[in-house]
Order: sequence, then C-alpha cells, then structure tokens
Amino acid sequence: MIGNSAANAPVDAAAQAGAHDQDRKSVFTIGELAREFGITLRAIRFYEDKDLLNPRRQGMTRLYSRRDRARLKLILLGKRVGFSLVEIGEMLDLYDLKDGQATQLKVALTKFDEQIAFLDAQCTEIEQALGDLRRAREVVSGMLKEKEGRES
Amino acid sequence: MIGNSAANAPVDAAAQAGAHDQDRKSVFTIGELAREFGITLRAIRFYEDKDLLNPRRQGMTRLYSRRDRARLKLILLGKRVGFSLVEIGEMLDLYDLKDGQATQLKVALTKFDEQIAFLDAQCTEIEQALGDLRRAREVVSGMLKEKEGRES
DNA sequence: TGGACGATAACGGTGCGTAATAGTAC
DNA sequence: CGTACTATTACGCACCGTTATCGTCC
Repeated sequence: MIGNSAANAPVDAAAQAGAHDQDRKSVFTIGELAREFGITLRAIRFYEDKDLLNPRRQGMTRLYSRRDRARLKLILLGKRVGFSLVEIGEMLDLYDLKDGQATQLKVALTKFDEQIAFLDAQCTEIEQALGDLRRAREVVSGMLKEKEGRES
Repeated sequence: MIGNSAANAPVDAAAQAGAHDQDRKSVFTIGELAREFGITLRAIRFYEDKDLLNPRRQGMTRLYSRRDRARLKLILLGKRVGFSLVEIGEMLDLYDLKDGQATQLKVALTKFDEQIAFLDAQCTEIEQALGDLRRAREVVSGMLKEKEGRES
C-alpha cells in the first residue's frame, strides 16, 4: 500500500530542453519522444502493447504523429496523478469516440473525484506511517544512546 | 509511483476483537493469525515462502508459536511503513542473530531515516498530484457547466 | 454427510527493467 | 567499418489474489 525505496523518476533536465522546439515538428521517432519525456523506449512500446498508442509504421520503424505525442503526454499525466494504464486507456478512448460530449465529461469528473479521494486517503495513510516510523526511530535511537553511554 | 484505485486494506474491526485474548495463547493456527491480523492465509504462507516465517509442523499443518506471531506482527508493521519484504527479512534476521548489538541498531536507524525521507518525498509527490487533479477537475467541471448552459 | 479448516500447485495482474539478438541507415 | 538507432522476444521482480483440487477432523 505504501511504496518503498526502489524505483526512481529521472526528472531529466535535458528532457525539458527540446520540448518547446518539438512543438513545431509533426513526426517523431520513438527515441525523440523517449528523450523529450524522460522515459525509456521500452515504456513507450509497452503503452502501445496495451493499446494506448498506435503509431504508424515505415517498414518496421514506428513513426509518431503530433496526436500520438499528445496522447503520450496525457498518458504520463494520468500516471502522475495515479491512474492505472487501464483507466487511462478507457478515458482516452472515451475522449476519442465522443469528443466533447457531456456524458464523457461526467465520467471523467467522477473518475477524478474518486482519485482525489483515494489520494487524500493515501496521504493520510503515509502520514500515519511516518508517525509510526518516527516513533520507532526514537526508540531505537534511545537504545543506542543508552548502550553507548554504558560502554564509555 | 503513486498507487491507484485498486487494492484495499480490510481494517477489520473483528480482527482487533480477539487480539487481546490471544496474548495468553501459545500456539496458533494459520486461520487464527489470519483473522487476528485481517490478512489471508495466502499472505501468511507467502511470507513463509520468503523465509520471513518458519512455523513448526504437525503433520502438514502449520503451528505458530508466540514468537512466530510476534514476527508476523513486525512484518505487518514493516509493510505498513513501506518496507519491502526483503528489507523486513534482513532486519528480522539481524534482530535474531545479534540481538541488541549496537551495529544492528545503527543499521536499523539508517534504514528508518531513509524510509522517513522516502515517505516525505512521496507525500509531497502526492500533494502535487492532488493539485494537478483538482485543477483538471475544475477544467472539466467548467466545460460541463458551459455545455449544460447552452443546451437549456 | 457435511461443513469448517488445512494443504499444495499454479496462473494472473501491474509496469515496466533488462538482457539477448538482430536488422538498418549513415 | 563502426556506431547510432531501431526491432522483437522473453524472463524477472513484488506481493500476493484467486481458483482448482484435495485431504482431514469433528
């Protein structure tokens, strides 16, 4: 329920750099997108495998349009706020099928509210864990001091 | 990096109920422990598979001592504060091998501090995600209102 | 005879990381 | 010739949930 010390996000400074320039382009390679968004090729291909992306091909090579790039942007935003890839996929499909319909907006709104509630709860949970951890830390710290006091 | 809407913790009220009574017992079945801590049999067996538990057997049936139960309690506490099962295992082993040694306490202290830092960071991250989400919510909400205003 | 409880085995899900291996274009 | 970029395949990890199937005890 609470993440642990593995898994880091690169938050690559260089990734941001070209982002603005890229807005004028209309075709992107997988490598370009990976650099721009600071993710791996594997991740992008994985999203395709999960039907979140569908780039055209030139031979074997994937070529991404501006729309593909926009979708990727939304995917990463969705992940940032804690949606699963399945949920993101559903919302993107909804967005494509009936663009701008009220029903679609309502569905999204509900999803957002649910996720807000979930994150709120998770935050509380983490704060409690932090409390437990700080208390445990003090106990251990106290034991150490006592030990070292007796030894010297 | 941020959990999503799946996976819930039961936080079973009935689980707490017998906890106090159980403190006098000295042998527990897997079912008793599962009920007491609000987890599944599968989870307990999984911890054993990962060498975190090592109950004695009567035939095929597992029988847990008070020490086993105490270990399970520590495992669940460790999980609550975000340690991986591997980390928990290392700390438990350390605790068993050189009980009360200063080196062991220092290792634990470092681990605790790292995890505190990690949870702090995660909390910040979630708060940012919440900000993004609330803003997105307002945008969508605004679009909906505009739409419904035009239709009526 | 049945129902509660226990056991093992094994596939599923999430989000990719990480090789391994190979093709292609400059 | 290298090397930079691409491709596919597929195993691995973390933490169990969830059948499926079976045995056992009262």
